[in-house]
Amino acid sequence: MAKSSNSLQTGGCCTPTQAVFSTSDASTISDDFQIFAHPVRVQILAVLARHSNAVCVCDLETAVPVKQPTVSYHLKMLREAGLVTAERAGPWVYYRLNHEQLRTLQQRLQAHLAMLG
Amino acid sequence: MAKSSNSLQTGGCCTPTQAVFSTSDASTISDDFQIFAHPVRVQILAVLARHSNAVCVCDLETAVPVKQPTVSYHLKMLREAGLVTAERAGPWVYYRLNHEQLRTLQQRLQAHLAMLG
DNA sequence: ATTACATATTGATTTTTTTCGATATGTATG
DNA sequence: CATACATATCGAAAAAAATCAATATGTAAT
Repeated sequence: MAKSSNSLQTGGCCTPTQAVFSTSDASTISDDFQIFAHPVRVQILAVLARHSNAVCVCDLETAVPVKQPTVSYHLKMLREAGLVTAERAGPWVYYRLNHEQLRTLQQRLQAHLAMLG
Repeated sequence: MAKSSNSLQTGGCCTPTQAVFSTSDASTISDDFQIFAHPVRVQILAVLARHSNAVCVCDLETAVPVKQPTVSYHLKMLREAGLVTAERAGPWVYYRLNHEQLRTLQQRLQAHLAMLG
């Protein structure tokens, strides 16, 4: 009897397993998780979530352990992911969560996690 | 009137914002997401989830676009995260999802996502 | 015990991500 | 328009993560 992929066997190896996701699809999924995979981004998102309205960049800077250009770098990533929006008010730029996009992303992540069992 | 962190202001900047998470706590959270932040790990987990029982490493190798040592590297990460368990059967090693740990991790991730709004 | 095979580990390299000084851009004020 | 300040971008460097050839380890069969 040939090896089944559903149980430990004494027979032979291998029964080549087909990928569930293409590498491209898997990358799309991992990119979704990647957004949350850095402590500074986690901190920024948490501050934005706590303050129901917009938060000035200069205020965000005090909440994270990196310098201003690095804050800008992470804010850009979050913007490009659609998770936050920026609006200028005079010399300052205020960021806020994009709740709609956040919900969409949450649903994708939850769907993926649910798919795992 | 001093700038409030809840609205756009013409007054002054800044009202230093307090971090919601310490860097250490934020790192713990980002590490949880980091596990899913690579396409090969996404692919491996998906294969393990699809096959209700254990899957041989040699079968996993056919489902991902990297060489055997790299598969071992990612499997080690997943093992260290407690997401999978390995058991040897003769010359082969069979991996399976640790559903209990997966559920725990899912709950932590969902809690973080829910906290964002 | 020698051979063959499956997987893990090591060590070096490559790739990706993060960081920040320097500088550019935009805005307001005197 | 010169100055001051807030934020973004650039460019180089550092740090972290991923990759794989070579090799080690473990197993089974002859």
